[in-house]
Amino acid sequence: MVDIEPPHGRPDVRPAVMADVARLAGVSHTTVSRVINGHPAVRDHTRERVLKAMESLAYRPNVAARALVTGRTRLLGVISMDTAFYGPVSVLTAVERSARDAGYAVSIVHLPDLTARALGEAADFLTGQAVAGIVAIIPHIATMNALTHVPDVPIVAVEGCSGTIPTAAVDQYLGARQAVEHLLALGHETVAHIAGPADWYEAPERERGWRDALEAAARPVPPVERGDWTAKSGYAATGRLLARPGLTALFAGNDLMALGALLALHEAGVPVPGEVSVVGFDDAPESAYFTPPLTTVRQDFAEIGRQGLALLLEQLEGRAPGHRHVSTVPTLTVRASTAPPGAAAREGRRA
Amino acid sequence: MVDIEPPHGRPDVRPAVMADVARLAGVSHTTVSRVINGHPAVRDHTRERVLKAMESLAYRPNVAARALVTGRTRLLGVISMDTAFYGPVSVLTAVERSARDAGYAVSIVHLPDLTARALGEAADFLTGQAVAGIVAIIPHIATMNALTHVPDVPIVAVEGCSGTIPTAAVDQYLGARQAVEHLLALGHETVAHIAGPADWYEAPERERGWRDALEAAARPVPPVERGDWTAKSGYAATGRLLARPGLTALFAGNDLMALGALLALHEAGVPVPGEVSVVGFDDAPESAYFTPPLTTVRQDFAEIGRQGLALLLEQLEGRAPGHRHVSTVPTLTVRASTAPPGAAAREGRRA
DNA sequence: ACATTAAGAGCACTCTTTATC
DNA sequence: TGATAAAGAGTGCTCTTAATG
Repeated sequence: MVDIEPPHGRPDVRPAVMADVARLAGVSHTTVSRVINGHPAVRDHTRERVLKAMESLAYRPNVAARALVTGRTRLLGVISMDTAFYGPVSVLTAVERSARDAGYAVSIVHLPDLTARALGEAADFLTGQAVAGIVAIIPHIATMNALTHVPDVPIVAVEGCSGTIPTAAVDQYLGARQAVEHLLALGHETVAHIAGPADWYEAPERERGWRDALEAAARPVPPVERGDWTAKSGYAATGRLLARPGLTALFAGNDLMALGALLALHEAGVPVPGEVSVVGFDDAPESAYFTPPLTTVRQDFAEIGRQGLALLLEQLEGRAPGHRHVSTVPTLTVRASTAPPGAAAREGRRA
Repeated sequence: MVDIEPPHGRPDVRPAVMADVARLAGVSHTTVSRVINGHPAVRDHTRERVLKAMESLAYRPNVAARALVTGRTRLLGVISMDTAFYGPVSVLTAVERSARDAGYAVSIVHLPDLTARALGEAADFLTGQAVAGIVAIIPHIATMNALTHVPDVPIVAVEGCSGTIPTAAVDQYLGARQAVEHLLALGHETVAHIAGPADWYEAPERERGWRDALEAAARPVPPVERGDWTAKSGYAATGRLLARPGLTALFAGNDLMALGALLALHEAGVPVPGEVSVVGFDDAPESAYFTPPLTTVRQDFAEIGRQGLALLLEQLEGRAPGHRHVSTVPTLTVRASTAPPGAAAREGRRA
């Protein structure tokens, strides 16, 4: 037996390969491969010897070799945006978790900006990595539309929209209606709305829900103020809203803009919910600790992340996707930022 | 010329391989390889023919084949936690961006819990993917220590700590001192502290900074209240703080706990900053829109993300890392939540 | 003839070695 | 001889085909 060793012998740390396992187990590399892939034509006794050999050599299959020969990887791509917003972040986490549970690794790319070019580059990068599929977490309409052109890789959208791509999302319209109906049920004559940017998927949907709820109750529909999802924009929009007469109820497009609204109202000496009620959208964890705690619409981001991944796996495994657009129902969480109109006056112990 | 085609001829979409390029360009596969890898021994004329062929075939090198033969991948692993906290999320984004700029893909794994086992599995998963290196974004001490045992892959920690692993982080101690010194300079006799969980890297550092600042000014050091970074815990801790006499200044371990504190103070009828001043830590984007806008310590998460990646690349490329622990200086951002003690009484127009 | 196992041909590249102008 | 190009072995695995008991 001739063992050629490196002359000044730190132990050879080259990772074990299949041939090493085969040699140690006294079988051919083919048999080792079969054991790894669960092929039935292996005697139990043999399988155990192989398993033991793999164990003792700490053998790990080489993913590159495997990918090369099979032409497939266990790698999924995720395209997300460059924001720390609660929603996309939660979705990403859920997608990654589900993917790994299904035995896939996740390669992530953040878009530097919301252009078709950036999206194209991201998709290119991922296909260059030979990803088996792509999950897009991009609730931006124009950017998302560019995704239609990505070739040869199954794609799903989460928290986004696209006529042609399978999608998992929360029913924004329904959430908005719930928010507005809650306010109307409290007795408010109408509800003002700070909408998100019109080119984001959620914004027009929420706006439509707001409008429909108002019209269904035959209430006046005030003009929309528009923000960009940030607290800053919510603050500014509320300033404009305050210049109008008769504001008693405000539906903000998301929790962050609601936060800005709360500050603007506070600075203007307007008690919430005493004189103005505020509702948000998202139910980020901190929204329960705003001053006052925010009534808001809860979206289950983790759930749509999981659903999106399931949709992708359906495509990857060739199962016919039953329904290509999955939608989740949001729930209204009532907290301290909403009350009947004029509550301040009636209570008489505020301001 | 015999072209064997699939019988009912949708065009063959098999991606082009190097041999196809070589054939089209009329050179050998070796030459194509050289062009791809920037080898000098290729005539300009030849190089151009090859480039043109690659272009017209939309050729993309096969990463698996490449990884197989070179034994290296352009893949980096990131281990993060399962939270939507602003800090880790921002770091992750910056790391990914920097990695991609350096030509690396990023595979991410979120820890389901903060145990050594979960960490081990995550690291295992990543080494199984043959990552070239790992970035750990885990500011949890015990978990992080388990990382020392990961074999054979260069590792760096960002926003974490470890005696043995190269680290990029913000100087927490300094930030805490700045916060407390700001409060003392305003005239507060002492400063209460809501610390983060003791097993997280940042918490003891901030606590130490707080204590040292107080002691350096010969002030009494009140007992610490402890939270878990959430707004909820900040709210609860502030409740306990309010039971003590003489609270005028509060240094919360992070912005979220400060948010909870703000709510607790508001509900207790304590004006901020009129009767109590509050300082946070992190400077998340929304903190500027708390009620009132929060004075806080700004950490440049993106910067430490970039630095962490740079540290990793140094290891990967064999450059001797000059300094293995990189530290960034945070800056105090003063907003409306801090004022001299007794400001409410002096101003006389509040509550 | 059947359940197991082995042999060997790729897979798409890189890189060393050899040939050519 | 030196610049440029080609040949060919090797990378670790899967899978089809052939051999074995």
